[in-house]
Amino acid sequence: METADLDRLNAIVSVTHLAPQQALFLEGDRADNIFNVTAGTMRLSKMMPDGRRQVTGFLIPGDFLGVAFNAIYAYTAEAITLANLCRFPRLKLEGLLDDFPALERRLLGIASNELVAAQDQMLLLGRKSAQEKIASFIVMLSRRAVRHGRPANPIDLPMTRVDIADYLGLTMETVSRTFTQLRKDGIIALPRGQVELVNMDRLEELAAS
Amino acid sequence: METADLDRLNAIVSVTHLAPQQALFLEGDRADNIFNVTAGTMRLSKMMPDGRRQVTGFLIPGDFLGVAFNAIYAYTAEAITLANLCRFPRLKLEGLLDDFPALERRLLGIASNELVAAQDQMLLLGRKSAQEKIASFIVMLSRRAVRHGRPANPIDLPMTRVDIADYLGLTMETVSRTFTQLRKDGIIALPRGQVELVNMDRLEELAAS
DNA sequence: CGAGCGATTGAACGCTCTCAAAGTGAGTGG
DNA sequence: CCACTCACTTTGAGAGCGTTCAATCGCTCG
Repeated sequence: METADLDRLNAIVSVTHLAPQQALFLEGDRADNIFNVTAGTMRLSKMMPDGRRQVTGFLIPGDFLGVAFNAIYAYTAEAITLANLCRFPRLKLEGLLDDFPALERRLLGIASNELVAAQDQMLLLGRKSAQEKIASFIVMLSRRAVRHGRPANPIDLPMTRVDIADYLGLTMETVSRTFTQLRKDGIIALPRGQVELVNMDRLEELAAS
Repeated sequence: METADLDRLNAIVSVTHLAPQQALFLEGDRADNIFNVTAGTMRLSKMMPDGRRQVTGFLIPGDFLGVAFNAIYAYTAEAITLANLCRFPRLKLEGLLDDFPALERRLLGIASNELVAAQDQMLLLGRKSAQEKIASFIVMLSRRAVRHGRPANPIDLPMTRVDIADYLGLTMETVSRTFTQLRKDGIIALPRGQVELVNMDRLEELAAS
């Protein structure tokens, strides 16, 4: 991206800080902004009327939220840890898009990658066993850490067992039992707030795709 | 869209015909084209090494495939019925995008809508019961038919029970049993190759979101 | 009429859930 | 420094929903 573009982006951006568990926006809110995570971990989720919840993603620094060009947000976004975000007002951003097509191409690329991830998640939710889900989850976190320029191992787990369960379509108890089993099998270790990938090969076998 | 744009689109488009069960492209193929369904029903799916399959979507006339701007297709696309498609070579299309930003905006809108649908599907796969899944599926088909300018009722079901099972994260047997139960409860009727929504209100209650 | 494929139905099993209790660690106040 | 609280996690036991395995049905086509 060129300097001129960056300057105009900087002109419209503002910064947001969130405390743990604080909501950035709710499912159904008017989608007036696009955000970029600069620090912390965010949780995206959808809720059913009776309280059942599906977590659709966890975001780490570098990830975008609200890229979808719809009138309202399709999910709730909340901070898991302390978090910082850059806010881009949609109205002003759309003005920029007309002048800098590269920006729009970039957004399409982001949406495109999210779609691929969403399809992988459908396969996980629809067809994988609890053990395969947990193994896939750990491998995915490790690969993403590498993509974001962090070490592949160990991995931070700032989210609770309930969050993981709601992401993988399981219960908290099943998540806990499966972590314990993998630990007893010597495949992972579980220092507080982290996972250590002791046997990466075996973990990828268990992820089964 | 203006006439000039349409003319240039027409210049690069070609038409493809598919027989039932014929593949348009496979997961992992180089993503050289974007398609638009003009007739028939398509099935998008991902496969695990051991043969487990997740159907990620069913497409009807008016829907696009391959919009994602990645090097390779993330899923397999096959015809369920006889199908016709318009093919847009990506290389030539990208040339057009530079001249007609509206086209790119349109693609972003399509990807955006697909993302919303994908998140709904995650909620369904991760958190809904078999009955809720089937009810949601029927309601979704009916709403989509209306959006595409067709009657809301009855709905064609060109896909097999196995296809539906692989879409909803169930087995063929559970799909069959659940359809039968809804029929016995007087909520739907099942003429050959169709569903008739006898009690739409009750169906939407069962869909539970 | 017979073959074959998809759909339905039945019976038993098992993975995950539900309900319940106990364990662990961080933070707080005496 | 220690007891207490509270939230999160782990572990156990039993139940249930959906799966698995198997048989039958029904329609289409040769």
